[in-house]
Amino acid sequence: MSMIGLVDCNSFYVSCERVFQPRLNGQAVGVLSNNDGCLIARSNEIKALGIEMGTPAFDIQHLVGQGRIRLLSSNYELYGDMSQRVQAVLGEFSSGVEPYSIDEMFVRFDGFEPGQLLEHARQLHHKVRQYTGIPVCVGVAPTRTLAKLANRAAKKIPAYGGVCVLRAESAETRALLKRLELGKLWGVGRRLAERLAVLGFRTGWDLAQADPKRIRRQFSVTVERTVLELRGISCIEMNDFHEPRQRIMTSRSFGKLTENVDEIREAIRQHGQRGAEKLRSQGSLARAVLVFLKTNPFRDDLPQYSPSLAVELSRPTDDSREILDAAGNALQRIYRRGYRYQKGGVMLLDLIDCHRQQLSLLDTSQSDADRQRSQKLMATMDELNKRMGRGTITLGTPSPGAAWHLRCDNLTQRYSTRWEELPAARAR
DNA sequence: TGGGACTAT
DNA sequence: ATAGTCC
Repeated sequence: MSMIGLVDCNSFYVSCERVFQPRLNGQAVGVLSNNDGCLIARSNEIKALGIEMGTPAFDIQHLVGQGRIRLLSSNYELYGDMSQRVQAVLGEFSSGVEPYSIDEMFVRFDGFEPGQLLEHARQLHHKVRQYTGIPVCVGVAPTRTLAKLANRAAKKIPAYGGVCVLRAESAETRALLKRLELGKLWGVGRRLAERLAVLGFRTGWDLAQADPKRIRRQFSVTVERTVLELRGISCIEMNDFHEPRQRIMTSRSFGKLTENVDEIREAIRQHGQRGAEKLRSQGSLARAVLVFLKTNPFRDDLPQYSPSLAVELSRPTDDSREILDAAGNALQRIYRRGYRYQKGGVMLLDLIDCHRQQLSLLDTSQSDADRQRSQKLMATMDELNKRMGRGTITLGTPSPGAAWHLRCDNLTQRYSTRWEELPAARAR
């Protein structure tokens, strides 16, 4: 019987910071999202203060002033590297590791006796901590949905000691499902939980008893799959991590609300270039570009407008210039005066593999020489930006004091990926 | 008051 | 085109 483990790193971003700054142990520490916007990782001490996930930074700034909490900007280079280290350790305990997010990985366990598996999972739990310094919880079950449940139990119920192995149809699984509010179940959000509650489904157990066919009719195939998974029938597969993305989005809040079209155009151009870089690094071509804008939905005193428009490219391309042209075009068509915009971004859509050359055989709009010139130029830009830092070469000149720069006031060092930022050890 | 990929409607 | 899901 094949089993699936979910390994979830505890307070991941905070834990990464603590590996290199042990003095943060025992302190109330939080890590903020990009742009220092809201709280996305909390130490237990900060949870104990009753500060919720997603709290806007400005709501808790006063506690920083009082010295009661520490807030750090997010350091994705550090977290990404630590995540890979955790994955490397997992690889020694599993026949297959599937990263699900930066701090969660599914791992396959094949050919274990039930008794062995618990011991194996406990070893994995211990070794990840020992080798990487990152504390994790481990949940194991026959399906990913139940592994999520097991992981939650491992995290919340101290008696499990951070490791919980569940079998389908066991009394233990049933007890946990009965205690699980539907909104906390993987794949069921607040809205869906409300709709299910109307029909009398309140707990995970209720949903596990539902008729899958009926659920499919009244909701969707994804909810039907959840029902089957709750019963121990595995039917949710992970997207292979190595598969190229099917769409690429680059977006950011403008540092302040703005209606200045020049400022917005500059931000959109920036996103278009960044998106094109991502596109080339995964070896894809885009056939369409979508631009979106958004006003601040929390400002109900202001008029709201969230337009988006997709425009087709004349041919599949990864050339930043063609993508920027299309993006500029789309922006011009959706921009309306009289709104204060909060955020904007660019999505690259309908991606295809750049080696699928048969399209270009039919494409007479561009000669081979042109195409080669484009590729060479883009490759040179990418190489320089990679080596000398992002933004070394850009198309057009970004104004230095633009409103949409990234805010990150409390950024720590990239201890594990940059020679210049290695931590120093001193003898006492 | 985040950013990104995906799915559903 | 827009809204909702997850992290």
